[in-house]
Amino acid sequence: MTSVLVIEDDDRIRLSLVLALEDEGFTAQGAATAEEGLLTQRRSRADTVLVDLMLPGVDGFECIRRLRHHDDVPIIVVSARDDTHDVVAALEAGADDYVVKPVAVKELSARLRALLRRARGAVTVGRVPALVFGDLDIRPEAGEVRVRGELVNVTRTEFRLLCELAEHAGRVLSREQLLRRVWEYEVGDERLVDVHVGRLRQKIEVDSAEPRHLVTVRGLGYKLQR
Amino acid sequence: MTSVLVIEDDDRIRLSLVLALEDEGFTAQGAATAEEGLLTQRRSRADTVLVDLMLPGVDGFECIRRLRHHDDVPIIVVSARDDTHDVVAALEAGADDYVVKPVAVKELSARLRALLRRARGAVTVGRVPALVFGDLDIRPEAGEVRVRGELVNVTRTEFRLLCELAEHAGRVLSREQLLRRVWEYEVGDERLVDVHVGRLRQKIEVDSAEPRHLVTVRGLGYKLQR
DNA sequence: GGACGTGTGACAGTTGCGTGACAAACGTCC
DNA sequence: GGACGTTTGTCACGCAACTGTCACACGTCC
Repeated sequence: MTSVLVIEDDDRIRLSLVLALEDEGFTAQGAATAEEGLLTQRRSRADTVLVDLMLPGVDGFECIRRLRHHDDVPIIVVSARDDTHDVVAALEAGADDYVVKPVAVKELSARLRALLRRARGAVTVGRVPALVFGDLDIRPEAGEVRVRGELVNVTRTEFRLLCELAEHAGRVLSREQLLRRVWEYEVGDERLVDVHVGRLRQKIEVDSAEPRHLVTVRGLGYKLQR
Repeated sequence: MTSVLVIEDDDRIRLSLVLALEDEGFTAQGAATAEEGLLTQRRSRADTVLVDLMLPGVDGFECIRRLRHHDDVPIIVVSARDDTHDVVAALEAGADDYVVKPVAVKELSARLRALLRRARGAVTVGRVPALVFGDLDIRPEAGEVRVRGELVNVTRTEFRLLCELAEHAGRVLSREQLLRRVWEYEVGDERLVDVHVGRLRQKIEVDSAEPRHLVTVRGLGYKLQR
């Protein structure tokens, strides 16, 4: 759930924004002044902040600067004034976007989502981290398996099997579970798993008779040792 | 220096935008249609893209989608239509911001800078500064490929294929992904990819039977070795 | 010892991939 | 507009790798 902090002095507007954003699926809370907003944000970090420019006391520009001082939180200015100077000043103070009141909630919500997508960029780009188990190194996105840095040639089925075990490293997976997850068989000969485990061991274990990674749990199945 | 690509069909507006952005300190170039813009962006990666929504042929929404398909480049829509539905649709298609014409260049410039601040902060990983892989040297902006400094004559399709693989170097791309990204086919014969990979190998590999750059990952696809 | 669970080598059927041949499409030059 | 070379996509063949099955060997537990 994504949270939004609305800093806006007009009670009516603030309340309706909070309610509308909640309808859009955000968690929203309001603050009537810059001071209150800054305090709230410091205590309970919202994921995004909407801020009005015309605030009593500390104004919107200063509010943005102070928010930025602590935090890289995405900020959208919601202002009544449609003036290039204000837009430029707000963006330069550190805001990410500037919309003019009245604004459709759908648009605000879309802008929030676009901004979050960008701000979380690193997350959505989604580098798959390598799965490392001692000298065993599995790189799903590269389709690679390395043992002591040495590239090992595993087949697709072996690779899937290894990934499946790696995803649940340390836990025993039964032959039946593996058959379903790796082969997508609902029923089938469970010995098939044994054969592939054996082949995989020959490739990734130093001594396949004494497996250190891919171990058998008698009567239950196999697991990849953490 | 930050570069901007302006995709806009109206010659007068496009030209004035390009000139104005250059005054603001950007490097700008224009494209009159979505197709031209997409091609330009693929060849010489601009840091940001401005796109009009009302384009002849492939429209702005589709253009955004196709840009996003390849690239995480920041996109600002510059449209004549001030309509919530358009804003929402454009942002959902993958745009980062939406401004309504006529727009002050100062504001556009401030929005570009705000967006770049955000985009660069988040995604520093994704950039590939130079596409050099051992003795293989790809220069997208020059449209040339060199092996050991020697210029190699690759066709357009081969070049695109190579760039696509280079962009995701070290990661396996499936035939399906390549078909979509290089050929923009939604469905098609995946063997087509094989043939082009084969032809490319003959040109860039010392021994095409033992590829050192463009390697096959059996059952998964192809990747360009880092 | 017998039942059970597991490891492994052999084998045949299947699949995936590389490649050469060919024709259509494209671009260029006269 | 026609002739030529280049590029592109389709097809079919054959090899090599992979897969699943089976049988047998071995160890463990009752």
